[in-house]
Amino acid sequence: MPLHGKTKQEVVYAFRNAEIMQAARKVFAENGFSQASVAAIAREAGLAKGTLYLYYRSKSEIYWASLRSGLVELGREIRERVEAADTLEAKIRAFMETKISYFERNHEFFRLYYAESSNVVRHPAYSHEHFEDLYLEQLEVLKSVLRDALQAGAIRRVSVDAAAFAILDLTRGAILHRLLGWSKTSTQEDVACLFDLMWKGLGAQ
Amino acid sequence: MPLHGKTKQEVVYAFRNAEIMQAARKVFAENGFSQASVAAIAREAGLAKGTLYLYYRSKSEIYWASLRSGLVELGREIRERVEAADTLEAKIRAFMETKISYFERNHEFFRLYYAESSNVVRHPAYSHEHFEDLYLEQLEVLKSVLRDALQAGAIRRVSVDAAAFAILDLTRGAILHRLLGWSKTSTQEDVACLFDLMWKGLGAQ
Amino acid sequence: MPLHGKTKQEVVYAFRNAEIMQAARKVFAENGFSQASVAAIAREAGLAKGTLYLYYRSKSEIYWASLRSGLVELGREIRERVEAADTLEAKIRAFMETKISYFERNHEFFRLYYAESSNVVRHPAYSHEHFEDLYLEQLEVLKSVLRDALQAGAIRRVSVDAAAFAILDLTRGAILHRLLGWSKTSTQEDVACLFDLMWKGLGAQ
Amino acid sequence: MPLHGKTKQEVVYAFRNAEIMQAARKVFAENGFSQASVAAIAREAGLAKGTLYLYYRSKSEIYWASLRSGLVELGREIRERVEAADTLEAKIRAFMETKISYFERNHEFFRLYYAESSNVVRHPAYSHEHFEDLYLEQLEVLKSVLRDALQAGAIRRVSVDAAAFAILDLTRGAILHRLLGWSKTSTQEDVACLFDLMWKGLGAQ
DNA sequence: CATGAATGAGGATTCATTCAT
DNA sequence: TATGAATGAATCCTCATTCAT
Repeated sequence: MPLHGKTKQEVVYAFRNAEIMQAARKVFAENGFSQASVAAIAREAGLAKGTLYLYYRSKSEIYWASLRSGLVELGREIRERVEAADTLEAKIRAFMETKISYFERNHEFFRLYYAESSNVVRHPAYSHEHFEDLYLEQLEVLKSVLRDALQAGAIRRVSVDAAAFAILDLTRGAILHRLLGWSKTSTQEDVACLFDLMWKGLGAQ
Repeated sequence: MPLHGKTKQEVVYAFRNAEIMQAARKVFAENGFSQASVAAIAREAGLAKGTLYLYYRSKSEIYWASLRSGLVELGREIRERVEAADTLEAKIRAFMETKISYFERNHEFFRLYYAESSNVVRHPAYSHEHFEDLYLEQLEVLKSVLRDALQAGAIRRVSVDAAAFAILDLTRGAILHRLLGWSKTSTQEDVACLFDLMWKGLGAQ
Repeated sequence: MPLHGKTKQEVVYAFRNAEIMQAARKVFAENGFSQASVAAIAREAGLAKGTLYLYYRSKSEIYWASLRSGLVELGREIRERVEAADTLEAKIRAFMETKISYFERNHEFFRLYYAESSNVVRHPAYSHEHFEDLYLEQLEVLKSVLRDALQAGAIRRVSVDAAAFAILDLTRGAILHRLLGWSKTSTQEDVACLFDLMWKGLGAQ
Repeated sequence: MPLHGKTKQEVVYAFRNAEIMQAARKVFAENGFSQASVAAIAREAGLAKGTLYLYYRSKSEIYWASLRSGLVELGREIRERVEAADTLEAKIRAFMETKISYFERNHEFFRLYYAESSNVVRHPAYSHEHFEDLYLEQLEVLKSVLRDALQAGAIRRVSVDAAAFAILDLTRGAILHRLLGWSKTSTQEDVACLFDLMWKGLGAQ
């Protein structure tokens, strides 16, 4: 008897799927795509190898799904938080904070995400086909805010593209340094410091 | 018959080794560590598989050596150019320019370097053991310049660590965007733009 | 409520079983035993995989049953038609005609039958255990006719066994050539030609 | 130092290859293509699994090569023996004798050959692509003899195709019956009996 | 009875590494 | 020293069979 529009089977399916995604994220994060074995993912998920193939057609498909599922969630958080912020300054700060915070809460996903970003360099076309849409969405949110800031005269005349990339790079760097334990200050302080650098760099008055 | 303090054997050895390094860099850059095969490296170097094992004990060793050899060269260039610059501003600009320029001239090495940077996240200890020294050396050059700038009052009071990392991150981003063809401006313009952002961000007077 | 001595359950069971046999024949014919999958048979039969195991204990059992069911039907046709023929000549002709005609009407079963005949070579004991009785029955019909012909002096003194095997081999060959499209003449002509060859070879007066 | 135009390496290679072919023939004959495992072939050949892949690219390739190598040898024997025979009668007899004799000496190859012949029914195009040439060559030898016999008036007016197929079918049947132990007479007697049947059937005067 | 999700043994293929020549 | 044939461990994926629902 369906509850909340979902049959029991669908609930079980969704649950198993979530387990697989979590296991995949862990194993891929620790070993990278090539070194990760399907057997390890199955073990981590507490399932038999064959079962994984009922949910995904191949190791690759598991990989991309585990990446996308995290990106989708991250994208949603960013959109919500940026929209909720009221000033331009707050929006940019929200973008950085949300991203850093999300990765703080999902270390394994960050490793996965970060590793894949290096594959982008290797096979731009191939890699991008799988989540260019999600990546561009994040980028667009940021560029939209920057364009508004530019029009409002809140920042000096800089290339919106360059500024957006700079923010992404600095954010990623901050997350990485925290993950590696190179940063001894709090997340708040890190964000504050970086934002300050950016904001001054952008020549806000 | 020793020549310049080197026997003929040593010269041949060094030459072969350079060939292997070049081949390894190419193959690893194109395929990543796991997907790269020793056979492909041997083919690229024009040697037999077995011969590689006379020079290196394992695939891993070839990998680390190929990374180090590039890093050593890059480190030397940076040191020379930064030392040659006379003002603080010129030194920081030289750092960024040299790094970007080196990677422009060695695309394949950048891919290798960039991919490995993601492994650092995976196995910090393991990965770092192989080139922490080289990485720290670069970082130290930068921090040293920044410390001088700070003392001279050329920049406002910011964390030297944070500033150094920010410069590294922005530089890496610039190289990446160029490599992916996302940047349509010239290298000079990119450097100028980024340096401007940093310099203003650092509150230089 | 029994009808014609059969309960409704028995009728359903028999119907399902016939569906399975038909599906099995098709799938095994197209793919051979090893390449055929239980899933494909189930799909073809419009049943769930598990259901097949309520009717048969294993893939092998389905296979042998599908072979036997065809052989039984073929055997019955041969017996009837041979008995109905009145002269010795007509009986031998009827044997060849019936067999060729049956396989013309059941291409898939022929493939199955033909493929299995090669397994006989591989595992004579194993394979034969499953339908030696049916095979020998056909052979006996033929040998019986030939023995009568021999006694009546209608054919010259040849080994009955050899003659029977020869007829079987030629018949099978004819079917095969037709199936492969190597024969452009009509079934009737093929039978006539072969029978003629045999009949003359047997030295009928 | 090359001997007989072959280097030592080439001799070793040819020897290893022959071992693989022999092992493959045995394993494929006993198990059929699907049930045969590469591991079993390697074990039988006294080699490691990986070594097989230095000689052949896949299990399929090993299979077709093992079939072809036997067919080539058989074809050569047939051609030589048929050419050596001086009368039409002797030529047809030589064809049958050679084929039966070859398979008597190579039971395993016959199983392989016979099993594959059933695949021809399944995938005519695919299967034939691999040895249609060799098969047609044998057929052509036979048809050529029959055409000569027809022109010389040694046999009555029958379809050369039909007669050739009949001879092939009878020959194959004879081999099969001997292999299965159904024939208690000597090879010579079998050939004599079959030839007699054919010769009379063909209306030779 | 019927289902189909779950299982896990089995098999083809790859490739880093060794070692006899 | 240089070679490359040989090795065999490792891994992805398939599929016959079971069993809880």
